[in-house]
Amino acid sequence: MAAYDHPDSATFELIPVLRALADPARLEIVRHLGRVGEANCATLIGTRPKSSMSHHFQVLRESGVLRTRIEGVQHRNSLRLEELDARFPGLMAAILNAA
Amino acid sequence: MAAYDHPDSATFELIPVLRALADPARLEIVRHLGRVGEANCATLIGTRPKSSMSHHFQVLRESGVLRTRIEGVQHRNSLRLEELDARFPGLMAAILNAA
DNA sequence: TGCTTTGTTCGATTTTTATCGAACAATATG
DNA sequence: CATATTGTTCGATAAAAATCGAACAAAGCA
Repeated sequence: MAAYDHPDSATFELIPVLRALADPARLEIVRHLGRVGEANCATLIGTRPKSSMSHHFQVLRESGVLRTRIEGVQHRNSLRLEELDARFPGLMAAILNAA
Repeated sequence: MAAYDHPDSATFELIPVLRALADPARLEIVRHLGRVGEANCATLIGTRPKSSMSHHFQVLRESGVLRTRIEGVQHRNSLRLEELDARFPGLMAAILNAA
C-alpha cells in the first residue's frame, strides 16, 4: 500500500476540521488517540464494520486531524496536535478537555 | 411572538455545538456576533433567503451557541459565551480567534 | 383599520453524509 | 504457495441537512 497523502498544515480549514470532529464515531476516535497517542484502525473499531471506520479515518485524515503511518499491515494513526494548535490555537485542547 | 426557549447550559452537548459551528453561513453569523455583540437576524442575512437564515439561527439556538431576545419586531441574537466557556473551556475562543 | 417590517413555519426538493456488505490489495507467516 | 491479517474501494441504500418559495404571525405605525 502506498503512503497516504496528508494536507499541509498551512491548508487546514476550520470548517472541515469542525465537521470531522462533529460526529460521534470520529470524536471517539479522536479522544482515544488523545489518550493513547497512537493506535491502528483495528483497535479503534468498536461495533461498526471496517468499511464505515475506513470512511471516518479518511474524513479525519483529509481535514488534517490525524496522520496515518503505514507499518507493515497496520495503519497507525495519531493526532496532528502541534500542527492543529499552530493553526487553530486552543481548539484541540478544548475538544480533548471537554466533558 | 412568544419567547424562545433556550437549552440550559448544563445540557449543552459538544457534538451539536460542533455541528452548529461547522457550516459556512452559521460560522459567519457566529463570527459577526463575536465582533458586534448583538444583532438582529436581518442584519446578518447576506444573500440567502430569510427561511434559510431562520433555519440556521434555530440550529445555533438549539445547540446553545446563541440566545435570541425578542424586542418588538426584531429578534436580537447574541453568543452565549460565558455559558459556553464554562462548559467547553476555550472552545469559543479558539473558534473566534481562528484565522 | 390597513400597511410595513421582521422573522417563522410549512412543504417539497436537492445535496450531503453515513452505513455496510462484498470484493479487492498489500503484507506477513506457516 | 496458501492462508491469515489489516484495511481500502466500490456500489447501493438510507438517513440527515440544507435550500428556498409561499403562506403565515406578531408588532408597530400611519
